[in-house]
Amino acid sequence: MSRALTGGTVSAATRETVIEAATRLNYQPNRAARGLITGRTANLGLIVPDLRNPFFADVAKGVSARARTVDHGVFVADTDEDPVAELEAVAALGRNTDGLLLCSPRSADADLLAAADPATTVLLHRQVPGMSSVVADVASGIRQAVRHLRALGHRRIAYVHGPEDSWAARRRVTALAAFDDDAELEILRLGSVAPTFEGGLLAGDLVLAGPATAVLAYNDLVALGLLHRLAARGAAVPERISVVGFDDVSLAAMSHPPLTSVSVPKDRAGAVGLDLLLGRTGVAGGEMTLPTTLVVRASSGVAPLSTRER
Amino acid sequence: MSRALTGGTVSAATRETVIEAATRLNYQPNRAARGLITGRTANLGLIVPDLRNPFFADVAKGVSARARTVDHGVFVADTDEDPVAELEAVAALGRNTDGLLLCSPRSADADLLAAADPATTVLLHRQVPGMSSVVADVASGIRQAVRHLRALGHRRIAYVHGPEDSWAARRRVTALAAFDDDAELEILRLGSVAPTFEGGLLAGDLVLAGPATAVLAYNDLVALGLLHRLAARGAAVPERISVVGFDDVSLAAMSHPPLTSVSVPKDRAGAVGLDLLLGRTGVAGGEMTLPTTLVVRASSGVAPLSTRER
DNA sequence: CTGAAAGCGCTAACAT
DNA sequence: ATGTTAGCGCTTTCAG
Repeated sequence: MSRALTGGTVSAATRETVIEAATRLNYQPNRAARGLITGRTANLGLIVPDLRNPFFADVAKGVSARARTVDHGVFVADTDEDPVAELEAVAALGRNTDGLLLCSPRSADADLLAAADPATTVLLHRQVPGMSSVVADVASGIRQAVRHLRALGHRRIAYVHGPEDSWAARRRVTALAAFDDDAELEILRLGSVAPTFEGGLLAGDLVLAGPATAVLAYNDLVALGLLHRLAARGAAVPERISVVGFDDVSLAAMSHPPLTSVSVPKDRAGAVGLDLLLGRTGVAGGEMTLPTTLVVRASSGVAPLSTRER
Repeated sequence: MSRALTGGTVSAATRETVIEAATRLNYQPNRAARGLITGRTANLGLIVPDLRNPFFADVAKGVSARARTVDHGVFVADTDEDPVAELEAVAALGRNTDGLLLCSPRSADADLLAAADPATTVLLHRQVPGMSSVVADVASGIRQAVRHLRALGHRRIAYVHGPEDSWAARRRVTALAAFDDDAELEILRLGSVAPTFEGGLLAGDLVLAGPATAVLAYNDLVALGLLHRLAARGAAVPERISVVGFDDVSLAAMSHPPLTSVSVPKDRAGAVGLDLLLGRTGVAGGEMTLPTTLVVRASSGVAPLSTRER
């Protein structure tokens, strides 16, 4: 009898008897059958471009941990950075879950709106008008990073841009524009590179070709590539040039030198997104912004004396 | 009518009509309902100790990619290195899937045997008698690493041991024993450390306290910690001391210097495990071993002259 | 070859 | 408060 276990109106005695029998027989209701009638599966879908990217691994970990506490299963789909696979995954998972957590840096707003049901989808680290989302306060992070560098005496700061089609990358650029009218500062926007270690390698030479004494990288992977290339070219970090990353993935603390980086709450974003999806939060269908913090490590230091204004 | 779509006996004309209507209405069968009657869900479970660990992220990626090609869903559970959570996950996922892919470095053989149904479970990077498994050829990897170092003139090689209770760690030690009667070589087995960057930091000092000119680390994370600590202590790598990692995670190529490491096919293990689970391979219910390869990078070099026998 | 009916395991609504 | 029935969406069996 389902009532005793589900919490219907039964006498205490009956419930006890039933529960006793259930535990003895190790009975567990079949979720599929239950879902068929209740319409809810107690399963969620998480779609990420690349699990190998520590950023998304962290997000997945946050989602998985929170899901366990609310007794939900999580389907994970890795789309391998392929927008087509992404839309397919949305369609496939959307049908068999109660909701979707979607990390989609690249797809167009319209595609997302067309493929995903806004009522049962929460975007992670991405905003699209009309859809729920959880993002980090990128603008604040950028501000903290730039102010940190300015305080260290840097006057020319290079920014290594991420993929043109990435929402996060555009976000960074917008935030950077706040410093356009800062007469003390010159932000040198370098070309866009892949958001990877290899992209950072490439960017290293770009940085050294210019007058910048500090670089702000699109993300930590790029920053790591920068560190690598700068070392190979004999440019001391941070003596000759300071490097600041973004995301604060676990690698940041392991690099040489350890990387100053803007910390974004990756796993928390996953957990909060899940809560939003399950409606356990006040911010109904809304956009949620999580704070960012600059973590100062050894890759940023005072600007070389010669470049500082007297 | 289900027959037309599932492949029953229908006339070509009927099938065409049905399919046309189905596509027009964007009809997709409800998997839960289908599973209720067929007994198969087309869903798999993957259980890992920590998604943040790049090793398991790679495995998950391999599983996810292969699952997509065979049109199966994947439940992912991150147990946060907690054996209790692991057994719970096995119980929870086992019930609602067609099979389980299980990465369980720590749990005891008996616990695994008791919790998981051997008929529907494949162990990844772990062997337990009586259960199907996919592992890497650790012994070969260890041999390649040691021979590489010996060829470079190293005579005293330290080994940084992983967690005592880890199957993989025990595996490494067993493989290392093959060199016990090599008169030319002395393997110095250092104490066991956590399989993390921090563990490697700790091990760095242990290594420097001994006479070894080369270190073989339990895994790449430990090797990275070693690199970090050795640099901090002023020991040049590889001039003063060579470092070799294990697993060849993507970080290995990004370290400074890039890490020589034993490459194990992580994503392939996931894919092969999935095939084994679905019975699409000849090795029925068996144990499968995948090859390992040493990838030589800059962290290993010839032994310091003074230590070499003439 | 096609239509109809049974039933997978469960919960909801309706009786008692 | 408890027993009973219908039916979630599908596949399978059994008739026709």
